[in-house]
Parts: sequence; structure tokens; C-alpha cells
Amino acid sequence: MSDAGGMGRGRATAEMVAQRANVSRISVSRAFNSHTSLKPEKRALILRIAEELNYTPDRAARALVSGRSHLIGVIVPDVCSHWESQEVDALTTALQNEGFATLLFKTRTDYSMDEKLLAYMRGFNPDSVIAFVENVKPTTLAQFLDRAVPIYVHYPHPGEPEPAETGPLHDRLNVLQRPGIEQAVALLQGYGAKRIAYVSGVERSQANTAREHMLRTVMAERGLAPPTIAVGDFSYDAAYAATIDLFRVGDGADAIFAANDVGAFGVLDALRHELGLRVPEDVQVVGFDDIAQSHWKSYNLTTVKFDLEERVRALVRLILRRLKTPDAPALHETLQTRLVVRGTVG
Amino acid sequence: MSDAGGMGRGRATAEMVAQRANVSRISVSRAFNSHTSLKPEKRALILRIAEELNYTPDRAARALVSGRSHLIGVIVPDVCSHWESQEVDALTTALQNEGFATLLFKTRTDYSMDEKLLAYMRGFNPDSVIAFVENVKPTTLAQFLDRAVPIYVHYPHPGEPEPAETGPLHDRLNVLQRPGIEQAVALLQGYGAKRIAYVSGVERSQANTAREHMLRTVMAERGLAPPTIAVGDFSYDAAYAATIDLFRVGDGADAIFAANDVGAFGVLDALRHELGLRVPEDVQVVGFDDIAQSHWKSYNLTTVKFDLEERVRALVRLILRRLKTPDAPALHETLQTRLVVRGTVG
DNA sequence: TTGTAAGCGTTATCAT
DNA sequence: ATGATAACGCTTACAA
Repeated sequence: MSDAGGMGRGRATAEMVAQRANVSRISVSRAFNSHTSLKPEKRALILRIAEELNYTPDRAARALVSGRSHLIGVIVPDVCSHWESQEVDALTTALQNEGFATLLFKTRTDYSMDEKLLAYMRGFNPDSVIAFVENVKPTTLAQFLDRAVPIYVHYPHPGEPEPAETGPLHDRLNVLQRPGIEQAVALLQGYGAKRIAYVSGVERSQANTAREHMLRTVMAERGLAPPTIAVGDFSYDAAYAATIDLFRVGDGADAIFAANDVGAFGVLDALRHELGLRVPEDVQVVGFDDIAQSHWKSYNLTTVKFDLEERVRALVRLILRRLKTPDAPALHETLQTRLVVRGTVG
Repeated sequence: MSDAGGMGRGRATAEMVAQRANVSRISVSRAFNSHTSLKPEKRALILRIAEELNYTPDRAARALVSGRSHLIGVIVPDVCSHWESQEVDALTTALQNEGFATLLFKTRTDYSMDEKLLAYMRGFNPDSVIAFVENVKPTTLAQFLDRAVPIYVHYPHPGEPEPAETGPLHDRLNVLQRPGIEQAVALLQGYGAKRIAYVSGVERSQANTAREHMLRTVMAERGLAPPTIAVGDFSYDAAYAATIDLFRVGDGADAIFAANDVGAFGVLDALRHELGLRVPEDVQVVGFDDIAQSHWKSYNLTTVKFDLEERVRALVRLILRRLKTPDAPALHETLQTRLVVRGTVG
């Protein structure tokens, strides 16, 4: 009761600031919403007092009335790969600069999507949702998102139809894998590789099938026999085991594509430390992603780069455009890939 | 207007569910708060209809009245190390199981804390805040948090006083580094190491100084000369460069402690790929953390393990206890460390 | 430019 | 066990 001035423990409210500044609480609200009109000196006064009182508008209350939570839901698999960690990282920084906060959710590693999780997440009313998880039908997602329009990653492939634009509205990030894969295959061919193997990611994941499919296409175009498939799951350990199988049980290979960089590390370690083979002299290796540690000397991996920064910028553009024009038709962004040549090919 | 039943685009409210179930909206609220009393069959009916209508209580509205946002703020440095990524990962999973969501914030890499960020974060009204960032005085943090009681990581050291319990209330996670470091030093000594170097982390960070300090103490107790210090910043690249300096400009060492595992990888790669030294024959290496990739064959690192899962469980316990008893005096949890022996010592 | 009134979707309090 | 009422802190009409 001795706290009418607004100091002390507990949160200052707009009312307290208004009282101290001798203005109505509405003016306080306006002072914090730069687009509204308020006499500049009055705004300055209010902001100064707000800072003194350590006042920040309550986003929950604001969300209730404005319908904007400034929360962006991000769903990632249970055990985050390096790529995903780095993407969440960059995304959070970018969103924060735009006044949004990242709300992180984990789902099962098997790349399926849990309806319970969606319902749970919806309670927080995110303005937008990015799922780094696959096998979620737009219809399922749409059922659980009210305002939010989902963003899907798509890997266009010649001969495949564009995904139907008729389903629920969703925005799309198109990743063009062809350039990077073509460059990689050409380089391997240039160094004499004939028998190329592919150490896969999680088999039914879209990223994996798209990579395998494009690899197959490009190899066929260039007159190479189809790749041998060794089954992995994007993890180091699975790729390690798959590589050993490939050489001990199977027929080996001149070159190995791994579905991601972490898998490529497993391949490299299996080749060198378990099979006693030299890279790139005996076997050449190419990864996907170009994560931060791919340049580390022990691996120094040649890899198909998905530019993380560019990708995050594209995602943020999609989110902001959608929030600005909630009823716009499907939005698109397109990303290129390219080969980064290091020491595992040559 | 044709939407009175609650179907279609847009969010279902408690009111709509109540209407369909022929109950008051209060009963709907009660159905979702398991501790309140409601006739079981009525609750079942309401929950069924809620599911049909795809209704979930709005957390923002709930937060407004209950004072609980069910949001846990997590502040991490701009560029996340592997350890931090893995910790955020595990923490999110654990919190999600308890009905909380992780709200992620990034701050500058220099381990300082931005007041702007704190003010920004406070707007979201997190129930609790965990900062993986150092050099934040409890007073600074307390100024920006109303309900939330901060959690600090502390590295107790003999001869140093406990941090004052008189400042603003904060809970504490005590990490006992001695056991792991003692085991490591003993092992190195057992294999004949005399001259031990320490490749540091960010110099003014608490984790770094605590590690260096404890290492120095243990080495002195065991009759070893003080460690040579090579300055790093917890990153691969800095450790790589520091190691080269240590041998090219400085006097080298029999064994190297790195302030964290990622730094140890840089040390290993510099030794092997740049300096042409063998590990562990010529130089032995020990890291800190035991991150997931420390067991990868190329590194196979002997390291002082901070059990991530245990640490996260301790953090979650602190959070939950604090939320249950907001006025309890300072809470504590204690964690042990231990040496994980792999291939870089021997 | 400023103030007044209404309401966002929930839960706490007090009834019954 | 259930319902009516008020309140949470803010913003968006609308009015002055």
C-alpha cells in the first residue's frame, strides 16, 4: 500500500507511469506505439518516467487485444542436429531484431508430428510457426493454427509437379539442390570416381529423399551408374556403421555422398580409423549443409552448401511479409546451393 | 456470423465450447484446470467438445489473470557453443514435459548482458529466467525481473567465501569441478606429464577463471609447476591458434587442458595437422564438458564431464520449486564432475 | 492531440 | 458442483 508510486518489488503498470507523468494511461500506451500521434515532448517525458519505473508494456495483455503475440513458434526434432541448432540460433537473432521472440518446441526424433504438441503450442498463440520437422501435412498443421500460416521447405525437382496450391494456405521456401549436386558430381567425375555411394539420412524424410533423388538424376544425366544406397539417419553413429557395412559386407565405393555433414564426419572416421582407407586418395567424400565444423582440420569437408544466413533471411522475410499482409496468397522464396571445395575430394 | 458454432477459421473460445456443451464458460475453464472440482462426466463432455472444436485455452489471457505465463526465458550468447546448444535442447524437452515453453533470447558474444535485452525480455513476462551468460550482477538482473528469481551457476572453490546471500534473492547451481580436475591431473601425472598448459576460454568469464583457478590449485597440491596459460575464447579457431603459438613461440607442453571440448578439438587439430605432433604420445590433451561429438573417432577426447542431463534436471527442479514456493529462501542444487577417459591421454 | 468507454479470453472470488 | 461478477493490463474504436 506504500507502493503507490510504483517502486519496489512487483511490476510497474501503465497506470503508475501515467500517474507520475500526469497523463492518462492511454497516453502511456501511445508513447510505446510509435505510429500513434502524441506530442513529442509528452512522449519523451513518458518514456523517461517509464524507464525510471522500469516499466515495459505487458505483451500478454497486448496480445490479448491486438491479436499479435510477437511469438514465433519453432518446432525442432528432439535431438537437434548441428544444422538445426545453427539455424535456430541465427533465426532467433534475426527475429529478435524485428521484435519477435522464439518459442522453442521439441518433438519426437522420428520426424513425425505430434498433435498433442500442436495443441499445446497453439495455446501460446504464436504469430507464425516454423517446423523443422517433416511429414506434417499442411491440413494437419492448418487445423491447429488459427492466424498463423505455415512455412514449408520444398525441394523442386524437374518432372515432379509443384505441390498443389489448392490445400490450406502455406508459404514456401524453395531450395534448389541441383547446382550444388551437379558441381559435386562433376568434380568427383573429374577425379575419376565411377562407383558413387549415398549414405542416407532418415529414410522417409523429405530432405533425404530429395537429395537422393536429385543425386540419382544428375548421375544418370552424366552417364554414371545409380548410386549404391547405405542407410543412415543423419547421425554420426549411423553413418559410421553404414560405411563399415558398405565396405565389409558390400562392394565399397570410389566416392561417398553423405546426406548431411555430420553423417559425412561419421563416414570419414569410419574410412580412416576403422577401415584404414585414405581420403581422398582411396575414397572421396562429399557432405551436405556446410555447418560450422566442416572446416575443422580433422574433417576439412568438401560439401554442398546451404547458405544458413541467406536461408534465415529468407525465412524472416516470409514471416514479416505474411504478418504484414495476412491474407496475401502463397508467398515464395528461393535459395541456391553451391559446392564448397575442401580436402575430401581430389 | 454463420460461425456461431465455432467451426471454421479463427480460434474457438471457451464461450463457444460452453455453448455447445450447455454449460457456463466457467465450467470450461474448470475442465482444463484439473485441480478444480467438476463432475467427471461433465468434464469429459467438455473436453470432448473442446477437442472437436479444436479449442485450447489462450495462454495470454490465462497469464493475464493468473500471473503465470508458463514461459521460461533462456538467454544464450549470440553464437552458441555446442555445449550451450545441447543444454538448451535438453532443457526445452524437460520444460515442455512440465508444461512450460522455452523463450529463447540471444545476446552479444562478449558475455556481457544488455539492459535493452532484459527490458525486452521482461515484456514477455517469463515465469523464470536462465542466463547462460555471465557478468550479470544479481542486482542488474533483479531490477528487470519482477516475479522471476534468477538462477546462477557457481563454482565453489576452497578458500573463497560463498557469494553473499544478502543481495537480491537468487537460486544457485553449484558445480563441483574438483573431482574431475583432480582425476585428470592425477592421470596425466601417472603418464609422466610435467609441464601442463591451459588453453583458456573467454578470459573474464566465470567458467574460465573457475577452471583455471581449480586447475592451478590441484596442480600445486600435487607438486606440479603452475600451468602455462595460452589465451583462447572457447572457440575452435582461437584454441587452434593458441596451440600453435604455444609451441612455435612458447616452450610447448607435455599436456594441455582446454577450457572446453570445442577448444580441445582445436588443440588436437593444431597439434596433429599443423605441428606434426602425436596425441597422446607427444602431447596429451584433456577437455571440459563431454559434448556429444567428443566421442567421435577423429577426436576421441578424454574430458572432464559435466553431466548435461543431470544438470538440466537440477535446473528444472530449481525452476519448479521456485514457482511452487515463490517466497522460499535461496535454493541450491549441487553437481559433480568426473573424468571420462578416452584416447587423448595415455 | 488527447481522453472515455469497451472489450480481448481467461480465472479468482464469492455466491448459490 | 456450478454460476455470476469482477478483474488482469492493455489497445482500439470513438468522441472531444
